[in-house]
Amino acid sequence: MNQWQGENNFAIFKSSVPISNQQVWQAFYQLHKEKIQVQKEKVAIEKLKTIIKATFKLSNQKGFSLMSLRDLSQETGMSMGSLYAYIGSKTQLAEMVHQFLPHMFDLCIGEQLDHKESPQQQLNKLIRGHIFITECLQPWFFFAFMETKHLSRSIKQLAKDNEAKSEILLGNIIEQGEKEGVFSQSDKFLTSMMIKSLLQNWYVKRNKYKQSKTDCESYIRFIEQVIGNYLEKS
Amino acid sequence: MNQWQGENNFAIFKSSVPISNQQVWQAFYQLHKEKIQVQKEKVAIEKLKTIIKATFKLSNQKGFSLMSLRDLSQETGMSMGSLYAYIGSKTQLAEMVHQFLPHMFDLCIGEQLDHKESPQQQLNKLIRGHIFITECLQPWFFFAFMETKHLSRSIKQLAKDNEAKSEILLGNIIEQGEKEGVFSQSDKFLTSMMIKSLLQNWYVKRNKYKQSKTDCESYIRFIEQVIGNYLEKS
DNA sequence: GTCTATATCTGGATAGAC
DNA sequence: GTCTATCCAGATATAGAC
Repeated sequence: MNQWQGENNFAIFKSSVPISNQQVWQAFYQLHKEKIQVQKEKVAIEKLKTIIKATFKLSNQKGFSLMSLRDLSQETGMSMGSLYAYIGSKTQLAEMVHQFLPHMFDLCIGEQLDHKESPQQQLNKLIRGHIFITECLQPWFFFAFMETKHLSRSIKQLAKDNEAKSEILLGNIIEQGEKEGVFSQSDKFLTSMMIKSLLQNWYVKRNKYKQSKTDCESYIRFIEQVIGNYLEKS
Repeated sequence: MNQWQGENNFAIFKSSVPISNQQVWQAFYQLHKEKIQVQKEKVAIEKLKTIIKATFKLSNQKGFSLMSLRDLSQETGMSMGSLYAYIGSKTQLAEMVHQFLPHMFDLCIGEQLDHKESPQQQLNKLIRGHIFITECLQPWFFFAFMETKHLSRSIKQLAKDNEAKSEILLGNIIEQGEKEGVFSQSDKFLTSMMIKSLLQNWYVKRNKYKQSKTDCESYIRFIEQVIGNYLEKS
């Protein structure tokens, strides 16, 4: 039985993975500890929080490359010198965010999949996991999606690998379902692409969904219905 | 009967709207004529073509705001001075591309919809039109999608209006189908969003579709099948 | 740990010769 | 119509006082 099903799915998810506000920033700090000059953990976490939030806000307005560090300095209320005690360089600032996401992803979803479950359950679980985690970290994922051009080659590669991984995962589940006879024949590539695009849409067009008062549970049910209608044998 | 159906859909589309290479650049020149200092039409069109293509290439690599006009000068083989005889300013260069798209859209799709056709036909026609036009102008749409942050307020508004328009169009068709009893009850907002996201995916993830050798006809059929399964009463 | 002041460079933009 | 040379605002980044 899917541990996240029932009326309180999202609540259960949040309480079963380390994704509270505090845990997120703690994890972010831990991941980048050695690059940060400031030693006091409590101070560092607080300032990082300020910096990243301001970065999201400004990038959202004018894009990361048009955001100057003077802008950032003003928005955070910190001086240029202070900023550099945390971020190393502007490029590194972007990369820190990018690197954090696969890290959180592994932490919250990576290990939870169980190949003994039915393909439908696996698929639903994967979809739910994706939506839930991007719901919790929406500004992070949005930033990563929009600002991919600023990455070093190695980090770009990392991002590509991660994307490929999730496509293969999807493809495998669909294939398994087909073999077991619970899914009808379909184009696995196109189907995976569609699912991914629906998942991305949730955090890319977040504002629109908010405006229309669609919550993530409704969105998940919608996806499951569409995919179900398409994949499941009638 | 849908004029674009049959085995040669895409070919027929291309021959029935002004979207040949020459016609596109001609239209682009006409739209921006008065902003361009160079008087000789033939020269102007040729150079604009060079400039825009180079802009797409470089923006693709590093993003528009990280592309310097010196980069652009090198890539086009033109001097800075020359560039400015065509583009006015870097910002205007981006805006010229953005403004062109609704223009082409109206030219190629705007007037073709016919409310007397069945909802299914209208929907298919709209989907086909979208895919076909974005197939012909893929780098343009990709650029516009990725580089929205550089626009003046007025042009941003224009883009938003256009998006809203296409959502309303979709919503209306779905609603009509529901009233006529050919579509089952559905969430019109979520359904429109899904269709739009599938349409966007075609030009945003173009490389992936190319790699997997999916042509636009297969993609259209896939979309129609998914939407059909979901919307049409069984 | 944080600030101010500053070094250094790169970008957009233009003037004026050809 | 195109090029070269140049202006100058604004960017990243750092040094050193507090």
